[in-house]
Amino acid sequence: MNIENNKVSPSNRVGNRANKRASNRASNRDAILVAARAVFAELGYGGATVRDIIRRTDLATGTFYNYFTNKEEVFEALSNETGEELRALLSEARKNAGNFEQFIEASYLTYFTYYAERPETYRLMRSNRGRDGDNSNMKGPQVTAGLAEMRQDIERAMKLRMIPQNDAGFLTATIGGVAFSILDEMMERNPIDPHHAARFAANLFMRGIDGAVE
Amino acid sequence: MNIENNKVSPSNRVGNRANKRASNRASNRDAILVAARAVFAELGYGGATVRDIIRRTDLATGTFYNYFTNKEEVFEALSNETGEELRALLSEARKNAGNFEQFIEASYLTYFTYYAERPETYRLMRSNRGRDGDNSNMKGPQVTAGLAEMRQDIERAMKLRMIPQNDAGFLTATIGGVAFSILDEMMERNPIDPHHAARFAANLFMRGIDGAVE
Amino acid sequence: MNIENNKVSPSNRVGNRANKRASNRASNRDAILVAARAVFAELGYGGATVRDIIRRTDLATGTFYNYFTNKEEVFEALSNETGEELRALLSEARKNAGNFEQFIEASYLTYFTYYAERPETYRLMRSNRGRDGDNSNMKGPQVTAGLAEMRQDIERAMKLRMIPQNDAGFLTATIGGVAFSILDEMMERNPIDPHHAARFAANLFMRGIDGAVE
Amino acid sequence: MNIENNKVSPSNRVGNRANKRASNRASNRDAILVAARAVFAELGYGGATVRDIIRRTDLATGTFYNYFTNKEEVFEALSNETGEELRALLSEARKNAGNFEQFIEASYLTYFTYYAERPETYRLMRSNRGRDGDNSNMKGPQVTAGLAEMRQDIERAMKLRMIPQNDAGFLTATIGGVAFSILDEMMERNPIDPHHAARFAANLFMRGIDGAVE
DNA sequence: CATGAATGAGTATTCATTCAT
DNA sequence: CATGAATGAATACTCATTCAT
Repeated sequence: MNIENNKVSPSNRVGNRANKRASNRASNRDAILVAARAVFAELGYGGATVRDIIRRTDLATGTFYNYFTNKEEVFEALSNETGEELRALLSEARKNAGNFEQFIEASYLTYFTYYAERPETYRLMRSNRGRDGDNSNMKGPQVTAGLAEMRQDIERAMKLRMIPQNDAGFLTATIGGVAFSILDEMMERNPIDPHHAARFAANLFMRGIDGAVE
Repeated sequence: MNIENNKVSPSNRVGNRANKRASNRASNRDAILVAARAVFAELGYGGATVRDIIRRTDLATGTFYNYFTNKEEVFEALSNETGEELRALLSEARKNAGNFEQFIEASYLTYFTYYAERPETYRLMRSNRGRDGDNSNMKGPQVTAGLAEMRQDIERAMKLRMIPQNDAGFLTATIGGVAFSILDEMMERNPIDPHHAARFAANLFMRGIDGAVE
Repeated sequence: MNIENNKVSPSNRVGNRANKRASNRASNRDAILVAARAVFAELGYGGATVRDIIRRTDLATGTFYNYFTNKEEVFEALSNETGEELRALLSEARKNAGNFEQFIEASYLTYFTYYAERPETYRLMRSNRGRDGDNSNMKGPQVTAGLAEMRQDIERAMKLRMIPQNDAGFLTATIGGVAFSILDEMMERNPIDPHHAARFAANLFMRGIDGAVE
Repeated sequence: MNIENNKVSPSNRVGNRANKRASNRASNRDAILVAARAVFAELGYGGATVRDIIRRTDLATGTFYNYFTNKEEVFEALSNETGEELRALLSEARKNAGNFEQFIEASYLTYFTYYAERPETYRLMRSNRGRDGDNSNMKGPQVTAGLAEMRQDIERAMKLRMIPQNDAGFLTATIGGVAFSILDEMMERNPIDPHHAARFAANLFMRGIDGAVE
């Protein structure tokens, strides 16, 4: 028998299948999501197949289609999950911010901490960029939404004269770009230090390289 | 005639083949590259297939394999082409820079202008990020190389006290992140204005949001 | 309708599909084996393709891969089937042999009769010899195993002084070689006469050309 | 550049090509035969491709077709070469045989010695058996011809009462079968001893296991 | 005659998706 | 709802063969 071909003969599985079925019955959807997150993180969105996902599950092929219509849809669900968690955390962080700079630093810190604690989700998110055919927006809906909120915050801050008048679109883009690139750099370091990263990002954003003193 | 057995006898083809052979001989590789660029831009790297590429060509399937061994290799060739052009332009731009700020602005301007003038190449480059399995480095070799050079420039500038001592890794990442995000934002605007984008990016990088005045 | 785009909508197929599924479910593997035997017999192992096999079936391409992973594997299954049948028959025949000569003749007779009754299997077996890359052992595992058993029998007979001391390796090889060559000659005759062939082979082996009297 | 893809760029070859061309001009056919023998021995007939053959040569693809029309034809040429050499040696050996038994032993000795001295040719010959589609005669034309001659010799011997009347077809087949199987066994031994093999084969053929005393 | 780029039919294999049970 | 065998379009890649040079 082949090592790679880790099919389990049907009869072997019957025993634990019964249990699994009972316990999962309400949560097959979750089982699929968990498997999918791992698979996307490992293989990337493009490289992953629906078969890879269900293989990591005790479920049958067809069952997948009772919950999702295709790979895209699972990915979306996963993204939304992340997006909602992140959005909630971010809006929580904002509440406690006294001024714009604190608001920015808190946002970065929340964002960096979130992924520092969830490396698999980090890899999942990375596997998003450049999805087949979805070239128009490489960021995924939840990122787009998050940045839209950010833009409103920035425009409000400008209106309230908390920060100088400026190109809000570019500023928003910059926040996102800095967040992505610093995140990538941070995740490759050891130890991973979200506080350092957040301070750097916020300082740089607020004062440029002069402010980003170590 | 039988549909399944639709072999075409060699002699049937001679007429138009003669021309094709003569005219393409030296430029089939180019024809493939041109087609590949368009296909990648349209479908993304992951979504594109070798068949898609040759279909956009009047070459036969096998001809593709006379020039490249797979999709990856065409992509690499395309990337290298872009990377080399860009590197040449950037090093040219640097020569004329009087100080660090001018160096940064010139770099951004060169980069933004390059893609502003080559929208298809821009879309091609975007389709790079997140290549299957190549999760470890989403940026492609030429971007990595470009950033490595940039990092050396930054470290040199820090050593010469042209800029404050700082976290060179984060600074380099930031330059890249800002470049990507501003580029994306710029390309969606109409008209596309590389000068504005470069000034914004350079100002922000040098002085933070205070400096990034419109 | 377009020839290239001849997708059949699923619903079109339901009618005859239902039957096929029900009737074949347990026997698709068999259907493939039957087809494979015929194809190998006709085209030889090297000349046969997986497509040839499934084409002889009313199954879909992919179905083949639900049962076997490639051509090699079907062939092995077929060979083992033959090998096991033959081994069983041979060991049965041996039991009834009173002395070494009877043992040899019974073996030959069993062997010749087996193929005389299964001409297609005979052609299948012939298509084995000289499999690509498997140059080291042209005989296939089951033949090798059969000859190994035979060798033990010979060595035992020599130890018991039932036959003269001799080069057991050469003797075993000879039994195989005589079996093959006489089988080939026998199968080309009409009528096919396994008894005559077995008597000839056994006599020759026991007494040389003097013994092999007609 | 790829290690596996050991194409040599055209310009690199120009130098030695000129020489090669001059020296080979009359013997390209031979160069192909030499390469083909090695390739068939290594990959087996089925596994070898025309490309494999010419790749082992300094010649261009198309040149192959100036000398042979396909793989089959080279193989045939190679076989005939061997067949003719062998036939010549055998008829030489026969001349010196005083009686039938000496004739048989001399034949075996010649045959075994021939392959003992040409292991590559031996492997080539083995790669013959079971050629695609050529199931009807697994032995190749030269073997068939050799055996036909042998059959005439046997029939003549029977007519002259040098040996008992018998089934000439079976006897001839037996000679071939014993030759093949003893050859295979002999080639796996170390040292390879054609004299021992020939004596064994001849004795066995003449007197059966009683005669085949060590 | 030699060359080697071009050809395109052919092969193995994968995988999303359906559907009878 | 769950199952998983069946499906067949689609893909990457090979290779014998042709033919303009």
